[in-house]
Amino acid sequence: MNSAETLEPTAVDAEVCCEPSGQPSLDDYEAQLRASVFKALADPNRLRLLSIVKGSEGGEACVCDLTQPLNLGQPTVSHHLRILVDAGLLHREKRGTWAYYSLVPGAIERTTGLLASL
Amino acid sequence: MNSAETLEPTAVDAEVCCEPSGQPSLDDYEAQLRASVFKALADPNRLRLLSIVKGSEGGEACVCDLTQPLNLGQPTVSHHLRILVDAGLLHREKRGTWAYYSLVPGAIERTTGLLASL
DNA sequence: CACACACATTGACAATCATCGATATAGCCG
DNA sequence: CGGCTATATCGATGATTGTCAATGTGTGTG
Repeated sequence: MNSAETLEPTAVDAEVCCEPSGQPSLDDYEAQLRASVFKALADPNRLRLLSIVKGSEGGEACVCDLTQPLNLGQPTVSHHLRILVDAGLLHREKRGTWAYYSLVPGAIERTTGLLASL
Repeated sequence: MNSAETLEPTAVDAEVCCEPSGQPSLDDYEAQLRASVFKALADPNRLRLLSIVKGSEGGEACVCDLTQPLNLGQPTVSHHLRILVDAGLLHREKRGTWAYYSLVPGAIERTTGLLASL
């Protein structure tokens, strides 16, 4: 395939391909960066965690408030929360024995921006 | 755990939990539904596919245009495209031998809505 | 100090997934 | 009809992931 002059606009260098529109499409690095955020959102239990934290009194919740509604073990919930923190979606603040999780301000909006600017 | 009366507002039924705010947080079904969309977005190559399709001439691209910029085999690209179609993000139209993929109108906006209404 | 509690971390395991090679389907052209 | 091309599907495989039990860490309390 792609001998010389076919009728399809087959790119020669496989980098900037075939779109004379706006952006030159996502490069591999940017795609991996954005995918890591969506990976954090790609689990129903993590979505529920975000939802519960967002709807909690004062906008924050501790782990002990989160294990029961999800019907999951405490280590599993801790694991999910860590992924959400690493993705920049949740903020963790330790007060005494408890760890309070809250939405990072603007994180949701920033994430929708990742979609809109595809 | 959850013997009888501790000091935390432990819900008795693990359904509506502990938020006297707006929504009663996501139920398991809705969470799974939304997660399936984000699962489709949780791969860098699929994000690049969406980006290339969106930026392509006429808003559509066929498989042969997509394998080279991603540096992936044709079966793999077909597989990713299927996932994006199943998620309701891409539309597939067969014309002759070619299959043309295009963004489903409003799909991106609907997806951002899944985030905003958490 | 000793104990209890809230949370994090580790190790293991089953399930899901991304990728590839091989093959199947189907439209076009000689 | 017979080959060629574009795409889809299948089977296998290595990698990632969600979950749990067990354990570690740090903080408050008797």
